[in-house]
Amino acid sequence: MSIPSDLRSRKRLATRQGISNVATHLFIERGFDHVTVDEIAAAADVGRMTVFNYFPRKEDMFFDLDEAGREMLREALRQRDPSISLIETLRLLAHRMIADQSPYVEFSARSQRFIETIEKSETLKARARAIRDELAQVVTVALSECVGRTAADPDAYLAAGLLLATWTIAFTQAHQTFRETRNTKEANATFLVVIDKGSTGLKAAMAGTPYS
Amino acid sequence: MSIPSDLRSRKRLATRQGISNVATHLFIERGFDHVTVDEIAAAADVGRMTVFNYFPRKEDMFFDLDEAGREMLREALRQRDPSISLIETLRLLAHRMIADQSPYVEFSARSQRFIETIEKSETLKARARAIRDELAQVVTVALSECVGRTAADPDAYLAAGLLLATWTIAFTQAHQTFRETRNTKEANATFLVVIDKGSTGLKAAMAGTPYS
DNA sequence: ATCCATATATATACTTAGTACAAACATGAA
DNA sequence: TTCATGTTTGTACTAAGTATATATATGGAT
Repeated sequence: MSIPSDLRSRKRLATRQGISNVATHLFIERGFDHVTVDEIAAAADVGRMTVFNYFPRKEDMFFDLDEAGREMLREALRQRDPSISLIETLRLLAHRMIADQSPYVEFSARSQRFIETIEKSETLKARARAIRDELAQVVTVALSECVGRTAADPDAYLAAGLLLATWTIAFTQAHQTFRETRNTKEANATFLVVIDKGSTGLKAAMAGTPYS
Repeated sequence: MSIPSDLRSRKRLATRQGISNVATHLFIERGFDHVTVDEIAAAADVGRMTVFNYFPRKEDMFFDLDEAGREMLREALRQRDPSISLIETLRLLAHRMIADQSPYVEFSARSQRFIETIEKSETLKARARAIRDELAQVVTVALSECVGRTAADPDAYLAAGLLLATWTIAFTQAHQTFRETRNTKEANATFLVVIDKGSTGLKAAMAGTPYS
């Protein structure tokens, strides 16, 4: 997160950010499938190969927060208060993210355009699903570690799967609320209501396991 | 499911099946990404364009049961006994599918190769996720209809999401059991154990809604 | 049987994402 | 200044998928 000192790294980061910004802007403007990599390269004033150098796949320019999100989740679970249950820890994380206006749970006109751009493209939807599955993996491993079990603990799989499903639905519902009301506060409320409802259910569902 | 009478339809079906069989065989043999559409066309003794005529995407040759699976689910929910709860209905469906040796819940050396082929290819994994999401949509709509609510019922979304997550994990766990034991009966048992455990949890999670 | 409308199959030519490789260029340290 | 290394870019390629036109087979008509 800190800005690196040497020129090389700063330039590198600037180039990367430049490409990502230009690309994301074009994708939102005209739709992912109607923008070619050549156009992005031209608009970012960079060679075509430079684009692929930073972003192996076209989709990666759009989902650039990706790895940062996984790391955030891992950190939250690593630094948790052991006296609070895991599902409760993640419920509280959701509340904190809303309070802190985390970009991962933003419900605004801007994020609305972002989501709509995804919905209009099969490729972007596919990548979004892949990211979700990767998150489920991260949560599975993190949960297993938290209770000191092997990484292949079946209960952890189930807990993580149900957790991710809950978050996804909370996210979707909150966006629908925003679409209907154009009101960020209401959307935030919807998000937390679904998270709370889901968490209560999950505690019941995982009763008898260390995750509850 | 019935074989159509006129020659045209029969030929059509035969061509389609031929392409799908040849392609699936090649994919399993050499890996999805190491087989080109040209090779498939040559092996199936048809023109390249004929392949794309039947299967818009390369992946579709591999996932050919796709729509039939959605229809089966819809039917099961449509013809349910209204005195039995929805989650319970689906739990019983799982048990019946295992008893009937449905190809959708097969755990054998053959299905093992099928799954491994998917795991080795990002493209196939992406399509598998898409199919899962489409199933979640089908279940959401079907659940909503069963309790006579609008299609956008938030509880139905949550129930369907949790249900699909449970089934996915049951499927994955059962396959892992098969990989370890090479024993179909044990894998079947694992599948049903996870389904039962998940269903019990889901009933608790959805308590207070019509889906429980 | 012959002929025609329609369905199916295929050829050609194209666009675009992504890869392999090599050459040009910039940076920072000696 | 000079050199090793990191970064950028050009060229050439593969393969999926699309558009369009053409050839061929089918089933029903006379």
